[in-house]
Amino acid sequence: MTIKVILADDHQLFREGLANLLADFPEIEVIAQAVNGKDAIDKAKQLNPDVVIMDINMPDLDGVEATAQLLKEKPGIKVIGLSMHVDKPYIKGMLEAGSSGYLFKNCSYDELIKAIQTVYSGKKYLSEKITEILIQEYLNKEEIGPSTSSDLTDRESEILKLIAEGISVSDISNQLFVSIKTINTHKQHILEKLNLKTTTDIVKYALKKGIISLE
Amino acid sequence: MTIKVILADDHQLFREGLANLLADFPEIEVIAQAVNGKDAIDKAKQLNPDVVIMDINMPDLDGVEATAQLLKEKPGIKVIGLSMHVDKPYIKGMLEAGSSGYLFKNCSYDELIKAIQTVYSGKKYLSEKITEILIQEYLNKEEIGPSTSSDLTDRESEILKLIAEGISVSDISNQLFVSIKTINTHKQHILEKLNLKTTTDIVKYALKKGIISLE
DNA sequence: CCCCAATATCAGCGTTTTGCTGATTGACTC
DNA sequence: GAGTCAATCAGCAAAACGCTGATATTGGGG
Repeated sequence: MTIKVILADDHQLFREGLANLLADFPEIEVIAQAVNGKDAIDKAKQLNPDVVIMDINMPDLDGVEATAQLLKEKPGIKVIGLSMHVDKPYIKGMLEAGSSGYLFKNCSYDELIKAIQTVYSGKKYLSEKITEILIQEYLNKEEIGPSTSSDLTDRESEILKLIAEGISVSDISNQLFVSIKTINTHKQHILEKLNLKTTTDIVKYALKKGIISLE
Repeated sequence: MTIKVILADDHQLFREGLANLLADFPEIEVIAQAVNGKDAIDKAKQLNPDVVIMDINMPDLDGVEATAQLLKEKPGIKVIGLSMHVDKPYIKGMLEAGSSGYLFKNCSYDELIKAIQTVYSGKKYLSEKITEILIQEYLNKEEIGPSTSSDLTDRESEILKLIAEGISVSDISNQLFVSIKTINTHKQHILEKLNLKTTTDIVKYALKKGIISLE
């Protein structure tokens, strides 16, 4: 009884490498490879794999959307998300979409095998780092008093996004019908809370967190 | 007689997959793996490989810088650059640094093998796409009249990078021992040439082109 | 019910950065 | 040697930044 796996990643070299690694493990069989989210959905619907290993950053249809659409039609399939960095919004997105696991690309081969086996048995598998992040988030929400939480208010998040998009402070103030001074204060609070120094840092932060994207 | 190869990439899963792929090929032996540019230089100096497969986007020391430093000390080593997307500045940087080849991560296993063998024999190897780009660039340079080229001068590129890294104009002027006014003028020229409007745009441009990276 | 803490709003004031125009010097080209 | 380009600097007004402090509103907990 082998575990049937589909690999979805837009980089052929990565896919081939992974497939080759998994080929050494008789319990796991890679039945197909997909080059983007759309392809992954098509092949999964057709081939009924047990597990789909889904890269997050893919052209055409990203991993989060693909996972959501796939699980809507085939809720029995287990999906493991794979990404390069710690992107909270992506992680949250994948978990909300119903993925059974999440790993980083700098995890080990052994961890990947373990993750596949774990989700196949119906359990969830998260990498160490993700678990830490979830705990952190959980604790932050429970914390009382002057917490060390770096969470922004709704308004601050809104302004963070606008700043990161490159809109000037005065334009933001016009857009939101408040004074320039107000936007400035919010911006300062954002910088403090996130431990940043410059507007440039805000842009990079937003990109890292997936709040905005290039192009 | 095997070809000794060092793999440098910050993602363990990718490295392991690639190593496993190459292990199937008796003529090639992966003698070490490196997790960043610094690591790659250290291991290459120590182990004297024939070929280094160098990812471009790495923490600590990126592939371009690592290649330049490595080849300064060990000019006999062949370096193959590996990147995800078509980033002209990276490609140019790697070629200037003296790399013997350049591939994309969505190339095939066969192409990688061919590239390793080719550079080992002392020749250059570029993927199809890169070749096309080089031809394109070559043709553009031959164009007469008001060319559409938006190339920056060396000084402008230098300042572009510093700005994108988040260094303030006055700090840059101190760092380069010129007046604030000068940096300002350069910045304006950069904005004009690249058809951008704000500092934020510069950061995004630099990220898109791979001149800087997050984290 | 009142107070506290958090949030969102705005002001003052000095420094820094932008935006725009223009000027000088050196280097390389034709 | 005239022309172009790169790199350097200046002036000046408008905008943005950095820091401190103030006011209004809201939503619990004592």
